Amino acid sequence: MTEKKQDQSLSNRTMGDIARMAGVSESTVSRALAGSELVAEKTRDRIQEIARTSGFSKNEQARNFALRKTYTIEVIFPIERGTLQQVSDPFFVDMLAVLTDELGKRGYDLLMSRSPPWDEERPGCAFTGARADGVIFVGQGRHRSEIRDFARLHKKVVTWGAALPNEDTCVIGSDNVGGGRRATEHMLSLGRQSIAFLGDLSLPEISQRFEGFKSALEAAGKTVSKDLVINSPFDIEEARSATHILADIYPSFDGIFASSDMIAIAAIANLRQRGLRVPEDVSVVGFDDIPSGAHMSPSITTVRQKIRTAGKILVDQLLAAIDGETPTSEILPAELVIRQSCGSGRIPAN
Amino acid sequence: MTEKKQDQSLSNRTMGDIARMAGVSESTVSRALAGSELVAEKTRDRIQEIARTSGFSKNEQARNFALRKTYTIEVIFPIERGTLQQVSDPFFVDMLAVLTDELGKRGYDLLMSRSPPWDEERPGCAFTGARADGVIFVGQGRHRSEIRDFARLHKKVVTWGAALPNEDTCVIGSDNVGGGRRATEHMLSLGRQSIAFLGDLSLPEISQRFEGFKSALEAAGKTVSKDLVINSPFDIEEARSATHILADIYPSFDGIFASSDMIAIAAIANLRQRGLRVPEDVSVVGFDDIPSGAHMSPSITTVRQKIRTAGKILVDQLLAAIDGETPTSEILPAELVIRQSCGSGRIPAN
DNA sequence: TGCACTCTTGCAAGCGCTTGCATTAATTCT
DNA sequence: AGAATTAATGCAAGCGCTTGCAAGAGTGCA
Repeated sequence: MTEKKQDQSLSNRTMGDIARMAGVSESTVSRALAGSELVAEKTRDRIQEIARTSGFSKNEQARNFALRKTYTIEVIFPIERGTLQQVSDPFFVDMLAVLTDELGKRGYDLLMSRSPPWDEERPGCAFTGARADGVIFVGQGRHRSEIRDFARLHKKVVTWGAALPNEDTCVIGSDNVGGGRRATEHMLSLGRQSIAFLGDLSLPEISQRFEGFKSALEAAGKTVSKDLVINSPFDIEEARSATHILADIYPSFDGIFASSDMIAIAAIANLRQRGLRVPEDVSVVGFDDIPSGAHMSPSITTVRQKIRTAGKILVDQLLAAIDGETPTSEILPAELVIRQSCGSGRIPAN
Repeated sequence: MTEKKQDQSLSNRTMGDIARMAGVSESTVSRALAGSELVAEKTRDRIQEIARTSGFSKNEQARNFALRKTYTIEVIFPIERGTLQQVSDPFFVDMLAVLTDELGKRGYDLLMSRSPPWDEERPGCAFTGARADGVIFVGQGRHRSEIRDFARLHKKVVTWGAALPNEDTCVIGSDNVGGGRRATEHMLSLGRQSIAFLGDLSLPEISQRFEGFKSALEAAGKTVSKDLVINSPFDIEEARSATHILADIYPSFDGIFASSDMIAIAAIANLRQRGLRVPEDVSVVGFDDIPSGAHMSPSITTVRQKIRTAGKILVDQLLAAIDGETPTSEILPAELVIRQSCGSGRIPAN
């Protein structure tokens, strides 16, 4: 009883069937359903009516195949091998949501694939397999060069991440350097003396934020202390243990620039656990502006990434590339959003 | 200069090309590349070698078309019309991530579409259009009956949500009733006298949680007070304004059962804003167990949904359905995770 | 009435791959 | 050595749709 059945029971009528019902040829049906002016209005209406009442739905797989299009875009999160679970950072999710919306508006679907094209162990990149018309990389991870090679080779690729000056490939990203600088400057302006940095410097976006961090310190006549640069992954659990060390070395610092809001949350949790107060004892500034950041206590001061704008641009540029144009990179402003975790306006006790 | 180019410049070789290079027929190439025993090992190796070195990649669109398969599953979040932004609740995201993983393991891709099949205004359900082999609904939203109709009609559909007794369609979900009951019982056991409920009762999952809430109260000889049942959407911003009313009526309650962690976060933010303490003045219990819940202050007591298990089962059942078997519904245990926001073990002051 | 048109419609090829069946080549058996 | 197998390959149809081109049917005009 376990043999596979081919019971595509219903509504797998083809255009041929409709043609037969309408007493016309298949091509006429095709044109009628496409609303072509070529077929007489009367016939067109009749055919459409028949199609509707008989519950016909066009086989888009076949259609797309004939047109050599797919109307789907592959979205890849170039995270490390393993589960996608790791991207549960709300930032990525929001980006995904925005992309789905923007692509949808333009008639495209979004295909999440599980592996980047250079992943040897797993088969099938939907894009090279012609199952997608283009690809969007969300973040560069540790694969900046692979992405660049891939993009150079295949065109029809845009990536969200850190744009470098001599980039010949389309990358859209926030002004990470500026954001990092402003975040740091803000804490300095509040009188914070020594500020720690939390983040994974092997990721280009993060290293840009560090860049800004560093330049702000230097502009203030300070230097970056090795001890205060802590490597921390995006994942909140791991971030929490990674930043554990921080609380140990208090009071060698009185401010933290966390390279993502999730990391900021982890850091705050850590400090709290050790009895330190945020922002009284330590200022914390995050990055991203995730939705819940405003509702925590303390609410998180952060650098906002204009993610909806970003999604729109990514999609626009990619579709332009698909149309044969050359997409252009862009850097989006990253604005400082001041809330409670930095202790704004309050002079720290010590 | 803006005419579209067809510059699929490279690597769009077809099997015919490879066949020519190898001096064999197209069918032999097809079989060789599929690793068929039908073709001599020697030829097979030679063909594979040629394919590899010439950078050939099989056109999966064509392949799938020929096979009448797509190896992609459509995932639909039946949220209200508008942007997908609304699903930025980490719970949905985590579900999405798990589904991507699980589908990936089994060789399927995940297609996010923006509109449910019954959305008139927007064309194209990938599934009915034969661009997907099956569909997973994540949550039922306000569309339980549409989903059921759709599933009955098309088979090859599974949904995450609230299973009702006489369900003839495959739905996998948490034990919402039990979870709601345990959450409430716990607060009662801590001595809380009057507990509010926050959530959108028009959603089946939530109404089940309310069911549990109610039964716990009744078992304790209490009744549900209308004033303490507040309608709140999932979105954190909206939830915050929706729950605003609560703080006003304190101290008519001393506990809150929030039907999702995001709502719990919003509620806590609200109470705090009015100078109320959690858990000292008010106990709060959430639902979902989102990753950041453990790292907030207070950390959130919640009902954990076994989302990874859920994803696995959803995929298993759907693929079974695709194989012609009959998928079976299942209810997953929902476990209470006690943290700080309920004030566990502490007797409330008043 | 006949010719040149314009409208509608149909024919058939083609998209790149898979696969049942026929064909040929190699092998084994009597 | 010839017949009967078996192994390796090729032929051609087909998946459901689109579309260039040809053909048929009206229409207007001389």
